[in-house]
Amino acid sequence: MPELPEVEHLRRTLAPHIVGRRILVARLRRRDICESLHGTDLPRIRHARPAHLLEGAIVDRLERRGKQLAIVATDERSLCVQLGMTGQLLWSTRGGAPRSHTHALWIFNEGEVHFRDPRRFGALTCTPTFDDLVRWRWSSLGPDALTCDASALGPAIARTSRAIKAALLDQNVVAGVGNIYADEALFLAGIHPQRTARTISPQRVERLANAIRTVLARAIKQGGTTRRDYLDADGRAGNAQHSHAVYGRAGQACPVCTTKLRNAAVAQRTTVWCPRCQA
DNA sequence: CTGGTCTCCTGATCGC
DNA sequence: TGCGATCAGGAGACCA
Repeated sequence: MPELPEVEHLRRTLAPHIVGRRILVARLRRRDICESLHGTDLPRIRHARPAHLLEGAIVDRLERRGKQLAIVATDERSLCVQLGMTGQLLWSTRGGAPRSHTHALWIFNEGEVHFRDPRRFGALTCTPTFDDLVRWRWSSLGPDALTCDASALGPAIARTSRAIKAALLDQNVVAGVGNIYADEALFLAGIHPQRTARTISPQRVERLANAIRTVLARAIKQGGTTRRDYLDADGRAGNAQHSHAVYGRAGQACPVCTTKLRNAAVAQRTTVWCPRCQA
C-alpha cells in the first residue's frame, strides 16, 4: 500500500474536495470489497446498503490511523478505507465512465470520488459511528508511526524475538510502516533488519523512533512514493521515490559509505540494507 | 500466545 | 510479437 505517507498525503488532497459536502449517491459496484458492521455485534455483515456507505451524509472530516483512512460524516457514520497494495481514491469533476477496477463511488454535487483497486487487496468497512470503527478496527493498532517516540516504540518491541523489520511491519506494533519505509528507517537508524527486536538497546530504540518519524515526515512533504500505482486524490504521483537511500537500490552504492547495498528476503519481503552502516 | 508461511488478486516486466 | 515465470507498497488466515 500506500504506507503512512501516501495515505496521509491522500487525506490532505482529498479533504478539500469533500469535507463539508454532501454525498448524494453511494454506489458499490463490487460487494466483496466491502463489509458493514451495522446493526449487530459483529463479526461482519457483508452487503452494505448505500446508507452504510454514507449516502445522504455530509462529510465532517477525514481521520487517519497508520495506513487506514476514515471518512467520518457529521452524523458520525464512518467509512474506513484500506488501500491494500493498489488502492486509490480519485476525485474527478467530470461524470464520465469510471476507469477499470472502480469498485465503489460517491457522487457529490461538485464531483465524484472513485475507489479503484485492481489487485483487490484493499477493503471498505462501514460502521454506524466513528467510535465503533475505533473500537472494532483501530484499537488493536499500535501507536501511529508519525508521532511514535521511544516510549511508545520501546514497550512494543521489548518482548518479541522477531527480526526488527518483521516487528516494524506488524501494524499492531506500530501503525503505518510498510516495506519501503521500514528499510529506510532502519538504514537511517543504523540497525540491521535481521536484528532481534528485543536486543536493541534503549539508545538505539530512540534512534529508530526518531528515524521512523523523520523518514515518514520527509516522504509526506514529497507527496509520497509512487512506484507504479500510487496516486493522490488529484491523480498526481508522488516524488519520495527519488530520495530513497536503500529501497529499490540493491547492488548500488550506499549513499553514506559507498559500500554495495545488499538485499535478501526478511519476513518474506524484499529488504535492502548497507552491510557496513547497518552492521 | 508467538512467529513463520501461505494466500488472496491483477498487471508490469524480463528473459527466452 | 508471444509467452511463461517472477515480482510488487498488505495483511488476515492458518499452522506448529
